[in-house]
Amino acid sequence: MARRSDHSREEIHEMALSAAEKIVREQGYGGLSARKVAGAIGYTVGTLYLVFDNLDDLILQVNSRTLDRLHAQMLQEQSAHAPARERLLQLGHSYIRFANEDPHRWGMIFEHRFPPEQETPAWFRVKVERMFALVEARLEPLAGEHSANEIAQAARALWSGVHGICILAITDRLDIAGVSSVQQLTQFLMDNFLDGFISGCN
Amino acid sequence: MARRSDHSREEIHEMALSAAEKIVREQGYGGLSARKVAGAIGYTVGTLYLVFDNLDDLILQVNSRTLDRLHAQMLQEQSAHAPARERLLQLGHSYIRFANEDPHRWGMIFEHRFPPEQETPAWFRVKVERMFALVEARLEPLAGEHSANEIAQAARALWSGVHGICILAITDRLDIAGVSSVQQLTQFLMDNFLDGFISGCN
DNA sequence: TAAAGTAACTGAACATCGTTCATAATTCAA
DNA sequence: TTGAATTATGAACGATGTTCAGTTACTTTA
Repeated sequence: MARRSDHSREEIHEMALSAAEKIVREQGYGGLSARKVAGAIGYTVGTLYLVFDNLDDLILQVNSRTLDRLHAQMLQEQSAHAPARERLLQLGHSYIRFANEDPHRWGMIFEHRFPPEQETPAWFRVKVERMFALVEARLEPLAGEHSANEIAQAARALWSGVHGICILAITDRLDIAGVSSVQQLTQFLMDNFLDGFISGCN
Repeated sequence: MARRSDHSREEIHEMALSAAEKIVREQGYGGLSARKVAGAIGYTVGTLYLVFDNLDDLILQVNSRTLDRLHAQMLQEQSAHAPARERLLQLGHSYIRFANEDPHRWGMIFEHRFPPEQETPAWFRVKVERMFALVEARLEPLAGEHSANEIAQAARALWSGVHGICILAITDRLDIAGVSSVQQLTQFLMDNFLDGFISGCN
């Protein structure tokens, strides 16, 4: 048996999350199991339940970290002095690149369902909002006469679109292959949408 | 024991699919199990495996029928003599209404993953293509100078966008409630995209 | 009518899953 | 040194998908 001072609670917690991330990256959501995680960190199942409420809890925390990494990468890959429209496109490309580099971990954010009628945790909503905010911020300087409400709508519509392309492409529902095609399609969507939204040539 | 002439293979096949659809509608993808389906039609698990290769096979066939119903509904709800742009919007609204009326059955199309590295069945691709074709057909009269390839791209970009809104809304990732809000957001996306795509005010 | 043959169906068995909890092992305090 | 507190274990439970030897029901043959 591992000695009780080998690892603190916090260390086990961290080790389990890392191990889970590795398993998901390599084997996907379906390949994740409590016993696998426990085995990977040299403990048994029981120990996992001292540190997490249950598997859902563990998955939720993995997803939380994935959302954090995604947000960080989207921020980091922004070129600070580029025009807003270009930065908007960069956000889309970052998103797609992230999803493509680790499709299983990205996918688990959307594959995992919260237990029946236990509503989405507040912090999860916050992290999603945070992403929309990123889009809104780039949209604002382009929006001209549009109201704040319209900008919020535009961010959600546009970003759902990017997400839609991404998820259909990755789960092989679109008939396109390769990151560049996906990014091309995304650019196509964004270009036309922004042309319509900005100039309002109506 | 059920007598061997009680039901033909085909009847059992049909009964199982119907029972599975009911279970999925009421309890979602996660609530589906071989024993539940078998129990619901008055047979045991073993019998199910005389009629289906495995659960994946059964799920795939349920999804196939869902795609058929979706396609039929989208076709049926088109008003034949409306302008192309309006019919395009109708397609979007049909899609959202369908997803909203039976979210679990619609959702299973996208939740279910094909077993590792067994690629998407050809007939599945066909049924997805069939849907894009519907969009392309409405897009064509609006497309002006755009090439066939650009129309195909537009259909995929636009429809991925509609799907993205739909899936994020239904899985509670957008902060909007109710069908009408979702349809409003979809209209917003389509309007701006089409403004950009059609007039090409560039 | 009796026996043999065939098709239909069963359900116990296997490995794996999430989850629990009495028990054992280890450390700490007195 | 001893007793209390902490920490980890792993067997157990009820699910899951899947298989397949065995039983039952029906059909054909003699």
